[in-house]
Amino acid sequence: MQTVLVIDDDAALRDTIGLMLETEGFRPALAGDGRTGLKQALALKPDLILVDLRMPGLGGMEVCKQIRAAELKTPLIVLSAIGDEMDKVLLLEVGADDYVVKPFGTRELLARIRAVLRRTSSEGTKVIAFSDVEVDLTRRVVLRKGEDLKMTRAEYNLLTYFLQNPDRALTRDMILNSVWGYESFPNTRTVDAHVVRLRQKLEPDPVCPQHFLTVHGVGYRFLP
Amino acid sequence: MQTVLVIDDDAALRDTIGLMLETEGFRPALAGDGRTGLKQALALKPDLILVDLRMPGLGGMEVCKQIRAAELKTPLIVLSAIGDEMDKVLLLEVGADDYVVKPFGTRELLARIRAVLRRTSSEGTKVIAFSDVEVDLTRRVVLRKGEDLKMTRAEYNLLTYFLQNPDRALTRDMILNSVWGYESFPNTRTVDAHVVRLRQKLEPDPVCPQHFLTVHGVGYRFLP
DNA sequence: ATCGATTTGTAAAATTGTTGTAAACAAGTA
DNA sequence: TACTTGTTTACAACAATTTTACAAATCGAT
Repeated sequence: MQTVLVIDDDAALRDTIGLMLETEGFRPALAGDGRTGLKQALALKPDLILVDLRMPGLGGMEVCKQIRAAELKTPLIVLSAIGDEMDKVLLLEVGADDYVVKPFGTRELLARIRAVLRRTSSEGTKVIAFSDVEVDLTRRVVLRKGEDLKMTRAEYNLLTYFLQNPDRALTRDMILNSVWGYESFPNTRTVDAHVVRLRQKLEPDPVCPQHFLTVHGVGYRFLP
Repeated sequence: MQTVLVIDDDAALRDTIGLMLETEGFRPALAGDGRTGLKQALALKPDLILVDLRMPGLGGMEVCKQIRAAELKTPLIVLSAIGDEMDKVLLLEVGADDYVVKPFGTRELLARIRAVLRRTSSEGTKVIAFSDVEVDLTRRVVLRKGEDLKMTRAEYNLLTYFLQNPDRALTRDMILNSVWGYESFPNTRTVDAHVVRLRQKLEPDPVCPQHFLTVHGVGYRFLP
């Protein structure tokens, strides 16, 4: 299920969109202002963000900028009122993927959401492979010697994080923050437990890891 | 010095950018159309490429695509006129790292160039080397004649401290405070023990140290 | 009730600070 | 110079501590 974060100071609209998202099979998260929205974006790592352009305090433009500055690639759709002067170039510059002008129908918004999600997910039609393992990021499937391996959510997330940061020493804290987000605080030893399981599923010989290496006193390093 | 390749059919703009780059400490290379630009990109292997979106013949988009097809990871910044319809997603898809809308100030362009260079170079591994030893800071790996040397945490920390303070007499207290921190109070002789271990692992002849020199009555000095 | 995520217990492995001793050094003295 | 002496460093070995691997238990959410 995909999480959509809605950042809008208009409570009524927020709730309407939230409800719509829920009935359409998304998991909505709501924020009433830019600052908390930003926090939630970092904490929840949603699959898409809807952000109002005109908000008291931190505006939509600024939110976009900061999200991009935080190296989050989450697709962004900006909601703007009809009167708002909007520099489309500026919008794109700060990293928005699309924009919708209020007032809009839920049907239209939904279409835009689906379009952006489709576009951004098809961007990475890539399969990453190492030794006898293939990871299909778009299908969210892991194959070992062609066999479909069942991966749990945490395992898969951890795996993709390793894949995206190959050959780098990663501390447990870095891993926790990136894979689990800032809002949950599991034990650092939890990372160990999941690495063990990744090894058991993916290593040729789990006792002598070739890919998921431990960096003693630091954390782990993934070697493709 | 870093080379920046400018591909633009507007000769005046090309020269302006070239001049600006030169005064800012880059080595500019200029190309007037896509095809020669592509050739130069392959020949010069510049550190960054600025390419105009709209050019007669081979367009900027196509240049990006072909550069990526050639497995060059050179960062790309696309220059586009304000009227150009620009699909940002498409731009990213063909491998551009950023884009700047004309007309732009040299200051802005420079900022973008620096930002992209910073981003992409920090992704690349930082390596410090001396004699036959290479220290890869991002992988947290030490190579001797290409061989992977296993270093413990204390050894690695001490080594990087030496690397960061080359050719300086460092007292044991300075070393302890910097490497071990202020909270632990090991014996100053602990430093000696670890220096011995570094020598044994990294010196050509550990008995006659060439790099990790002792400064009698004071401490140690690292000579790259 | 089941599956997955997290925590916890524990054995094994790795690391680290300390210390004993030999060697090296610096300086003074004959 | 040669010898002496007190100090400093090199190195090996050891014991204490830290860290990791793994299994099993617990917790939580459908």
